[in-house]
Amino acid sequence: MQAFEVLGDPVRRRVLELIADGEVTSGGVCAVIRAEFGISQPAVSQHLRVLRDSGFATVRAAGTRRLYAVNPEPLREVAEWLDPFRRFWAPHLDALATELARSRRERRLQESTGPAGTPARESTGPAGTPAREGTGTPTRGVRHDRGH
Amino acid sequence: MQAFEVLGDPVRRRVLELIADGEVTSGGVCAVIRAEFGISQPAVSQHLRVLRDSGFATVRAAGTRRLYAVNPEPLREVAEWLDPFRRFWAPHLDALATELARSRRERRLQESTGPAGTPARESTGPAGTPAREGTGTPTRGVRHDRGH
DNA sequence: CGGCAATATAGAAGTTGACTTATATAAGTG
DNA sequence: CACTTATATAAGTCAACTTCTATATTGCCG
Repeated sequence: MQAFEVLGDPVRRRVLELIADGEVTSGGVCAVIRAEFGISQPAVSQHLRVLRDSGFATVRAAGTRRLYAVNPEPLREVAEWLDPFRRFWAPHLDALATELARSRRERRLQESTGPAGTPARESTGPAGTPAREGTGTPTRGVRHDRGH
Repeated sequence: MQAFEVLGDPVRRRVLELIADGEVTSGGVCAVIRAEFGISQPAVSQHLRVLRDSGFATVRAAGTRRLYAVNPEPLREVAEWLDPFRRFWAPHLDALATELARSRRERRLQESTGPAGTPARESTGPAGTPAREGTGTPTRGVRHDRGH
């Protein structure tokens, strides 16, 4: 299941919120979700499975308990897809963030190698085309990999 | 249809990318999507409808054409839900962003009202619980508003 | 070991959502 | 005005997702 689809479910989003501050047992998650959404334990377990399989969560066994934690990678990809649109609501901050990134990069470079000329940048600035790959366009040309 | 669900569909994400740089006609969008996903014109039209209805896109009539453009608001909400998780992959930048946000907010306050004590903030800082409302928990206690 | 507690899996059922084809609406064009 | 172009809507089909109940698995404990 694809990242955005995984987040399409409110229960799964809530689960991610619940495990965001650190490991939580399946039972812990289950208790809250059952209270808030009124669904059964197996239902919660399935959602946890989806989160596992899609890489949003990691599990660790502790006796008979399962400790779930967030795996940020897929969330990062989602956030990255969103990034080019940020200029719509935060045009200033976007420029500032770019500036921050630039200065940090330069600092890093100064620490390691000697200062060099601006190396082919990836045009981080605003007003750029938001077109992305990865989370974006799915296997162009191939059809019917979609929910039919 | 909820924001995250809307973005769950790859076609709709692609459409948003296509109209991100400015108005595009239905036909323009359609041509690209048909080429990339191999679906029919009505199918594309339906996706455009979903984007309209969910507030992700706006339309403007121009003769027989319909010009679509991005409406950033829902995207912003999605990005906001994601924000608390940013600390996972960008712990430094997050602190800086918070700082930037704070100073901008204070500047705004100074311009409008007189400077007042910190008004009940929503704990923007990192390490805070990512629990949110709005895009987050949906109508707690109410059940079976979910895809069954 | 027997039994309980914590989770996960299996199979069945209902609903939703994304297509498709056919058709309606409305604006240009000769 | 007839015709074509540009989009949207309607109705029907089909697969997938979510949930439930029932059951399996695995570790803990007396």
